[in-house]
Amino acid sequence: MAPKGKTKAAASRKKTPAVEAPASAAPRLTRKGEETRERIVSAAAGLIFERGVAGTSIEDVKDAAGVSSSQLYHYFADKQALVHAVIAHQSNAVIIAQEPLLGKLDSIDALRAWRDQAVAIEIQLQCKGGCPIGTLAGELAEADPDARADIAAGFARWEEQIALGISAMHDRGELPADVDPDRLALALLAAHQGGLILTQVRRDPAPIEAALDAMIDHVAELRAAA
Amino acid sequence: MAPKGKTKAAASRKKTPAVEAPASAAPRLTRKGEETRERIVSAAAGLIFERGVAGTSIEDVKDAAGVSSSQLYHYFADKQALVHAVIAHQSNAVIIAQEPLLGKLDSIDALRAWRDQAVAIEIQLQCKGGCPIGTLAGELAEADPDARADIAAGFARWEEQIALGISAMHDRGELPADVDPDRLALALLAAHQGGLILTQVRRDPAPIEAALDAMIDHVAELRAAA
DNA sequence: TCGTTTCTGGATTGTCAAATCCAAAATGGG
DNA sequence: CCCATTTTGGATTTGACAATCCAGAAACGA
Repeated sequence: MAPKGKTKAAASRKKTPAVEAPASAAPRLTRKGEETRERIVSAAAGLIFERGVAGTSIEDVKDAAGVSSSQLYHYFADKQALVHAVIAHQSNAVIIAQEPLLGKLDSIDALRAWRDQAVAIEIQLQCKGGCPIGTLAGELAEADPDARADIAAGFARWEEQIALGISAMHDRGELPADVDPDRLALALLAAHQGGLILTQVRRDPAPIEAALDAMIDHVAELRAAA
Repeated sequence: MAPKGKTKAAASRKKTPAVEAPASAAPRLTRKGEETRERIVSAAAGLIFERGVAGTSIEDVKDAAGVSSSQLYHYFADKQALVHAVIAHQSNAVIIAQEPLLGKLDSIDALRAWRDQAVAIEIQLQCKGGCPIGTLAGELAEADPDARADIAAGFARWEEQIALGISAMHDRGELPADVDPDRLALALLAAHQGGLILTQVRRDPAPIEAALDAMIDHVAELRAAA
């Protein structure tokens, strides 16, 4: 009934490659081209964050980035390709936004500070927008298989960062030997995501606070039991 | 255009009204009309579940439900109105799908059974689709304020059902007096949602398992400490 | 039964956004 | 400095899809 932690030795730390390079053809870009491309992706990311993929037209992106049709289609085959670029962009942005805490979640205090940061961000955004990748997930997971895979990769990188700290605690013997650090990290990420969705729809920071507090309390309890 | 009738149920356990009745004008429906309307909503809900709102055209819905344009627009003012009906429909469906467990989560065993059910459902769906309301949240929260409110109401009903069981445990003295049952219920719902999103993008039941297991373990620890 | 309301068929319209195209300007390597 | 390559402008095409309209059939209440 109680499928408790699996004793799956936290062997080597797996490495997820930072998705950024377009695997296919290489239309080498000039410095100027690079800038234009980046401007387009940034504008698209911003608009999509506040209006969703379906709610932002190519024309909106063109206007916001100050580029013409031919420019946009010079850098991206179609809207889908642009969306893929936005996924990669936001996957990086999410990680960066949590620095320098994210990679060092190896104590209860660090986890609490991380929680506080997440809550502060939501309050600053007035609980609007939700998670930059989480919302993309909801919108694209079933509509675009490639996008789903990219988003999964983005989450994997995030999860990995969290697992870094939890594993450190585990290695130090601060957590019971039979708890799986990766699994615990996954649960923390899930609590974060779920809390974020609920605060987004409720426009209220309480859910993410409650979710992260509960999950971190759980980690603290495990630590006390070690 | 003024939906009135606020019933102040100020009892200890707040009651969220089951959103179903169209608040505005009442174009009374015949038995046949009721059936047609229901057929449209069901078809739309199914398509939206597997393809998203943006990925589902009115024509798709017409074909799936076997109705004509005039039928569809006879029952719904526009696509947005249909989507609102789908939100109400799915809010009910989600609750029903978790019966008879959902309202009686007043023990660790009950919580574990609920977790097992959630996992079983995901496996059966091959981890596709995610949460019927959660995905709508991601897609509509920023695009449609009214939809956001409706989705929040759907989540509120869900949360309330969970809180019923947790509060029962609390009232029985099985949980420490200083824990807030509603807050704990919120955390459980968040874990469920977050786990579901990750399960959906990864096409892997592990996240929802890890998230719910961790959160339920937390409840068990609180119970042991009471 | 009759008259009113509700329900249905299906062609049509209008809008908007994605994507294409033809050149023209800038850029950079050799 | 020259030429291939990259970058840009912007009008245009194409297509999809939401929404409307005009009847006409069925159901309902009295």
